[in-house]
Parts: sequence; C-alpha cells; structure tokens
Amino acid sequence: MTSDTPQRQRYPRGQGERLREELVEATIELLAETDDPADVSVRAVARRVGVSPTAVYRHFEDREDLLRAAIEACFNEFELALDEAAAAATDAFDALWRRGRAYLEYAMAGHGHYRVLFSNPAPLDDKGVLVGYSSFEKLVEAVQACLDAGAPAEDDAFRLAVELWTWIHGIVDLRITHPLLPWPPAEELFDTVTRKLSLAAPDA
Amino acid sequence: MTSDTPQRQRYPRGQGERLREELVEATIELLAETDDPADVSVRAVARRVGVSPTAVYRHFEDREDLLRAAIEACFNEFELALDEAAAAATDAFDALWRRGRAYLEYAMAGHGHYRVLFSNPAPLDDKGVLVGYSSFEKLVEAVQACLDAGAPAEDDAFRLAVELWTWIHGIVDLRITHPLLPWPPAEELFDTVTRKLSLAAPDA
DNA sequence: TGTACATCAGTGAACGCGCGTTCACTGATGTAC
DNA sequence: TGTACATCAGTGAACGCGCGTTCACTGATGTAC
Repeated sequence: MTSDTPQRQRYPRGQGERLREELVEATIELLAETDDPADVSVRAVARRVGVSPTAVYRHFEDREDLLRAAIEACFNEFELALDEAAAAATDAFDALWRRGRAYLEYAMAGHGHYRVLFSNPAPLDDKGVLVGYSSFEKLVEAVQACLDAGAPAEDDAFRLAVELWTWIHGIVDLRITHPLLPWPPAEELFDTVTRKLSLAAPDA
Repeated sequence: MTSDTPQRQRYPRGQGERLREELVEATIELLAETDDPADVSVRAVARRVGVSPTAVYRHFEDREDLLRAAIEACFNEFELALDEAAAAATDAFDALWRRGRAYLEYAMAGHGHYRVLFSNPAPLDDKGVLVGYSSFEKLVEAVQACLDAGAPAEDDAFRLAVELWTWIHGIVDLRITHPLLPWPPAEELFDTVTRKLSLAAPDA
C-alpha cells in the first residue's frame, strides 16, 4: 500500500453521480495540460481521479462521450466568462470591447483550453448543433448593438462579427502555437482590431 | 504472396538515399491525410512505401527526425508557392496581394498541410532558427515595399505584417477547423483585410 | 427485531491492438588481388 | 579470368508500452417481509 494509490473512498449509495463530475473535472485538467484531446486517455483520467478505468464506463458510453462532456463544460465556462465581462459594460461599444478582452484573457490564461475549443473540430450537442455556436451568435448580437449605436456600417453585423472573430482568433492562436515569435502585446493588437473595424467607441 | 505487399525492388547499390526521399514523400502524404503529426507513425510511413519499419532507421535517427524532415519540405513548398506568385507582380501592392492569395490557396488546397505548418509548434532547423521563419520575414519585406510605394503608414512594416498575418491565419484556420460554419468566401474576406489595413492598391 | 435479497459503486484480470525501437541476420553486388 | 571479401540495402522477430473496452466479480448498504 504505497502512497501513490490514495485510497479513495467510494461514494455512498445514491451519490454515484458525483464521480461523473469528478471524471469531467479531471478530463478538463488533462486537456489543459496537453492542449490536444488525442492525448487524453480514459486510463489517464481514471488514474487522476484514483479510480479504475472500468469505473469510467459506468458514467460514459465510451471515451468520446467523456471528452464531449468535458469540452461542453469548457465552452460553458468560456461563454460565462464573456457574458459576465459584458454585463459590466456602460454601452454597446464598451460591451464589445469587454467581450473581446475576456476572449483574450480566456485564450491566454495558461489553462490551455483555448485550443481545445477552437483548434479542434467542435462536437455536436444533443440537438445536432455545434457546441459553442451560441458564443458566435452572441458576438453577432454585440456587433449589431454597436451598429445600432451608430458605428459606421460598411458591412452587416454578421460579416463584421466574422471579421472580428477571425482576426482575434489569429492573434491568439498564432501566439499560443508559436510563442517564440516576437509578438506585440495582444491587448494592443486588440485595440487596433476594434479601431480598424470601426467598432471602437467613437470618441475614444 | 498476396497483392497488398507490392513486392518492392530494393534500390541498387549506391542509390540507397532515394529511399530517404520516398520516406519523406510518404510522410508528407500521411500528414496531409490526418492534419495531425501525432497520427503519423513510423510504421504507417514504412507501410506506405512498402518497406519494413526497420528500414526507416537507416535514414533517420528516430520518428521525430523523420517528421522534421517532412515538415521542412512542406515549408519549402509553401515558401516557393508564395515567391512564385509574387514574381508575376506589377508593383508592391500587387505583389502583396498575390502573396496573400497564394497563402489562401495553399491553406485551402485540400492537401491539408496548412495546419501542420501553422497549427503545430514549429521545429527548429540546424541553426536553431524556427523552421518557416523566413516566410514571415519575406512578408515584412513585402509590406515595407508597400509603405515605400506610398501606403498610408500608421504602423511600421513589422507591426502591419503581424496584423496581416494574424488576420489571414484566423480566416483560414477557423475555416479549416470548423468547416460547417457559414463562412463568406475567403477571397472576399482577404480583400477586406487589405483594404482595412490600407494595404490595397490606392486606386483600386 | 431479524434476515433474505436487491441494488449500488465500484474492482481486477484479461483481450487484442498499434506503437517506437533494437538486435541479429540475409542476400545481392561491386572490388581487390 | 576467378574468387574471396567488404559493403550495401535492406528484413524478421522480438521487446515493452499504453491504449479502449469487456467480462465476471465483490462487498457494503438499504429495503421488504
């Protein structure tokens, strides 16, 4: 009985579902550590939780099911972070700016989930919708609000949202993938983005 | 002697190096098929060429060495495509535009190497320089040429090159990773990019 | 109040797989004498 | 012109590994009578 098998106590009767949460939590941790879903194995997750690999199959169909649950949880966390940031805004431009900054923070927070969400094909949810698509819809709404508030509109909100997202994704994705290059600060680049897309506050 | 072992003839004496090229070629093919270097195994490469796994070790130190050789070859192909495109240009703006379009074409050409080059940490070459860095230097030069030709210069060439590259990368990377989203045509977005960065031809 | 039984939360051993790598080898071909 | 030998371009079998998944099981705990 060495100390690397931490002698986990099984959950009491009726609380078996709590292991499910623990497994998702551990999967999220491992995703953060590797950046690549392919490196996260059922056995590694079980090890992390201190449970036999077999136990995973009491809560998930198979490995894919486990990973989908973890990725969905990450997307929820991501969306929540952006919504919370936007909630403190004073106007539409401020809201978009806060959303963008929260996006940058999520991407660069070290917890390494960004690539899991955006550099891997997204799974489909129960309704066949791309997991995370609602994040994009919220971005379109936030851009539309800026247009309604008087931003000069050369393009429509959907198009502008695509321009915004692609650019910001490029900024953080290249930075994460090639950290050795001499990047300017992401926040500075983000200001350039809002300015060149005419989505910065008019007076600022 | 079934037909799925194609009865390869060994190379005659003195031409053993040709197998090396074949191995690199096969590695490139497999990279194209999976997008992910982690999925390309020594054994799969050997199978593709019709040779035993052991034979690989006569030409490469180990798996990593084989993959590095393949990735370097891809970068060379990429750089060559951009240089050739730029060679036909009539002025600095045209050259930058052609470079950009060649970038898009390479990324979307189906041969799936784009993510291998830009969505994986680049290896270092013999001199310790990031493989592919010269591509970026050429981009900076191309942008500088536009500034010299009279583009309105709010930022310097390096900064503008970063803005350009991040945006274009975002456009193609998201499209490749999430092909189900309703993207506008990449070429159209690229025109928006050059325009909003003030790097389009002035009269056009 | 006691006991048989169902249920729950897991475990342990085993399967077949593909992997990277190493070891000792084989058999054709050119070269030295 | 003949032959021993070195070299070259590989092969075949084996190693130990971690993987996803399945099977039959165990042992504690609540419940029905």
